[in-house]
Amino acid sequence: MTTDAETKPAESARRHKTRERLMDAAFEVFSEVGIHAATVEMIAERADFTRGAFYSNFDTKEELFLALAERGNNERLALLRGSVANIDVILPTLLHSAGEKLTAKELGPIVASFLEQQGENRLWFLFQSELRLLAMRDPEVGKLYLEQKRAADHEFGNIITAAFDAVGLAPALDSVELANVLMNTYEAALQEAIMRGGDSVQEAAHQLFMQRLLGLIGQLAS
Amino acid sequence: MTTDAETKPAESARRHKTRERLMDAAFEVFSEVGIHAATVEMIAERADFTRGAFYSNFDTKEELFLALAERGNNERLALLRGSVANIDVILPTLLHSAGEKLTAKELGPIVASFLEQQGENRLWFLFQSELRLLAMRDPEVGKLYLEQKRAADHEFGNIITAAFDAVGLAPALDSVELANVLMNTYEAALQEAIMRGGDSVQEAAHQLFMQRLLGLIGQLAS
DNA sequence: ACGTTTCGATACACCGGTGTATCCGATACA
DNA sequence: TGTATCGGATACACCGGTGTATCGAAACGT
Repeated sequence: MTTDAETKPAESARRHKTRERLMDAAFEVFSEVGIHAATVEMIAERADFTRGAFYSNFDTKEELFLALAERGNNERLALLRGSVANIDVILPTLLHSAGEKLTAKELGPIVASFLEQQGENRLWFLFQSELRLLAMRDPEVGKLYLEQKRAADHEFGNIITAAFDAVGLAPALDSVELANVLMNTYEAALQEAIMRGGDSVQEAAHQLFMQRLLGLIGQLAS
Repeated sequence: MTTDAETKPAESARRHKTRERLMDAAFEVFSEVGIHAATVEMIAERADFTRGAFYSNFDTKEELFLALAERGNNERLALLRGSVANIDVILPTLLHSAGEKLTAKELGPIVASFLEQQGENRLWFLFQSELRLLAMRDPEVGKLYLEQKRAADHEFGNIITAAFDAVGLAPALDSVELANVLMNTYEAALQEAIMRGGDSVQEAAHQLFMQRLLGLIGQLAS
């Protein structure tokens, strides 16, 4: 206790590595079979460790799951924030077919590109679904989830606003609400694509998403 | 084997009753804690039986879950079909503020009323979420789920079409896609309401749904 | 090179849930 | 009323996963 700052033992590099490996493995296992079906053994084994390593690093499966949820969302959020930061250079590329009015034709790819950028979507979405379920049952987790969601919605709203701006349109009332609807629609498409199976789930989801977006706007704008 | 029709032993009334009780109990338990966390004991106990009764009526937990999914979806679909059948008498009530153009103000309550009509939404939605997760992992279940969804989407599309018709608007291209987006939006609202907790989840979800719908249409129509 | 510490492996005791084999009471039918 | 059958209760053997206590080896400082 020479200094106050070293209350944390500043985990060794070695320990940190195995923690990471365990978390990566856990992410896969959780995504594939769910929290409950996942066993400590499965996780340890996939990381090429034994259960001993697990219990040396985490107290419970649930703790690991939550740590994982937080890590994942931080990564995701960082990605989104990065996009917002240099939105000026990203958007023009996506708006090459710059019409005077922002229609689904433009809006779709923009939204999709930001929603699709986060790595392997299938596993992440499965994990996310698992988390959501937990969040609906456990108020503690629910609170956490909603906070994270709030942050993500905000960033996504910024992107939407920027997109409208770029074509000289008033962003109008609430871009966050719009962002929400778009994300829901995309996620539903992703879900359906996953169920249909086959490879390139990503692409299938993209198709479905665009289709619904067009249908939606076609209906309401007529 | 006197007749072909009696391959089914035509389960006794008594047996049927306990099966129903077990299914009702299972629905609650599954919804509350999930498929995996649910134990046969919990289910039997809630139905005021012992595990013996369960194993006498079902082979596995999973079998029961799927039976439950099918029963639920049939009920839900029947409800929806009923609505479609006498849509002419239902719609006018909801369209009392009959404008010349169908806007969110009219569309929202209509959609909401049909989505909300299916009993206790919280439990059903939790159950549904559980089923979805299963459907994304098990191709067999996935196929089943998509078929059920397809049917529901179709009926819901009919309702949307009727609503547009009622105010003398061309239903335009694809009402099923629109139905899809609306359902997704509503379900996301319901999900959020559940996480926020508090009673009258129904009402909270309704609020959120209308809010997003208005935001959405406001954005795109401007 | 040597002692120390840290980290993961191994072994074991424990528990909860499953599924089955058997039993007993109620109901139906003559 | 007596008998056969059906349906659910009870008891038990079994297994998979958990968590802990102990051990051994590799990394680190000196």
